[in-house]
Amino acid sequence: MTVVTRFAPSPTGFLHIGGARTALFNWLYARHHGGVFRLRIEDTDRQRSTKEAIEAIIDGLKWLGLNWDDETVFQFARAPRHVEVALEMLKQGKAYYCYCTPEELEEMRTAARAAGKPVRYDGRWRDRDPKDAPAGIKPVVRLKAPTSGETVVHDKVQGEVRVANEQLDDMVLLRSDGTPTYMHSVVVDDHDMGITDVIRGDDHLTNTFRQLQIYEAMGWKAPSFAHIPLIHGPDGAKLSKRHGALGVEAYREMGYLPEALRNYLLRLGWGHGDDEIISTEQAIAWFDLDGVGRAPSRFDFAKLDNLNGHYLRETDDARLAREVAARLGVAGDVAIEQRLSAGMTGLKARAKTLKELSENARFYVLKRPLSPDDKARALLSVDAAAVLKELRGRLAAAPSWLSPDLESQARAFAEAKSIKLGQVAQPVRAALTGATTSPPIFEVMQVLGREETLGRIDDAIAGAA
RNA sequence: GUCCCCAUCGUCUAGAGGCCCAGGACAUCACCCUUUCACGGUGAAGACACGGGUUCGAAUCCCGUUGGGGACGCCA
Repeated sequence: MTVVTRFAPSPTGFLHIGGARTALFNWLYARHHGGVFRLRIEDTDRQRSTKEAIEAIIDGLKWLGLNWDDETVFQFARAPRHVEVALEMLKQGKAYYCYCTPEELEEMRTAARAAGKPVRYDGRWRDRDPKDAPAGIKPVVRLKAPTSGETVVHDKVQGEVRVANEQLDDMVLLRSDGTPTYMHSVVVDDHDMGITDVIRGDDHLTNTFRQLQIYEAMGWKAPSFAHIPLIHGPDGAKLSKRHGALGVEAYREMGYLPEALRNYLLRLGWGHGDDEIISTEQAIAWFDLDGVGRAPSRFDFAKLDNLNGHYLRETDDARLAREVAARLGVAGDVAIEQRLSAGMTGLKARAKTLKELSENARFYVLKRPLSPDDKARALLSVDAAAVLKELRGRLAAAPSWLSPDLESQARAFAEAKSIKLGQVAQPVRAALTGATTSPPIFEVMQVLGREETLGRIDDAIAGAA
């Protein structure tokens, strides 16, 4: 049987990092088994669902490279089918009308909690004659769930988990306004969409027992389940939207590469021996649910940074130059993009994110004259200016403008003057970049070209005090 | 309160009874490389939550304790 997985976010916010990982695992599992990965937008909460959120989720998935198959299913549009199934259950005696008021239910809960009993609906309308229905109250439809025995989930990550049916109550299938509840819609949709494997956050584990009872009542074959642990924040507290969890677009803005985020998310809660850098091809070949751990893991930016740095260094210079140009507001400037691309070798070893890379690259984009920062200014003393002036003459006459040749020139110059190379290189760095740290300075000279280099040195000499 | 799940270095993990006085990666520290800062290289420090069992032998199995997490809605 072909594997069919799905990612089913509710569009009430952005695609947060936990959701992204759930989507990744579903995608990987489907691709690994040559199956189908589907997307279902659970937009049944009309109050909180927004068009912006739907777009953010779709953009996020696309950015991460998690392509889905078949058409996207919108849950709200399927409400009539959900109602139809609930009515069928009613007809078969698998469900019943309940006329309890919210106040009654609240009393029940308070009493149960006080008595140390499980908090659940007591089933008071379960076998009552509908003729007893109080006038003017619209009923909900509840599942007639088994009252004895136990329900068992054979979970691919959590193992066999069982719960006594007394712990579960008769859940609401249809609200008093006739709309289906989430719990019910999910089951009908997963069944109708032919989902074979439900992979989701383990906050849904206990929901699974109830959902299983719906499958049971309808005589449907249940999919297999895999509940993956949630991601926690660095402090161990849960990483939820309420606690500042970020959407993937925030990671994008911070300058993380999708391939780095994918690799990071994969390794969070999943392992394949000692492998750390895992390409998408390898991930598809290796991914399996039994490699998924059962304990929640903490999100660690330091490791993400490290991974991102690695992928940054592997990324094509031209692509990086375009990203940087866009971030520095000079997108489309061909000359500048070429300069950035040429400077990428030295630049990309020094950055963890595109944001950092862009900041470090800014000096390549700046127009003369530069405004050196305080530390650079301190380097540009009158003495240093004298050194620069002499060096400038030598450079102006240099037969080659290639980095190794420029370095030879500078070394010969330093030697002739009996000073250390650093005493030459640092003022040049300050002059060319306006900072005290930068890529190798002779590489910078080559990338900047003779004219720009000499111009910046002249500016520095003129500005020295 | 009731039920369910979890527990190896600071973090992510390897480990499915002897290969483990526990391996890798990130982070940290030191050294090397070096014109700066990085990258890279070498090395150091760093964990089986606790207590009982079972066994010739336990990080691995069982029980309990403690500590985390999740669920208990006419939200999803």
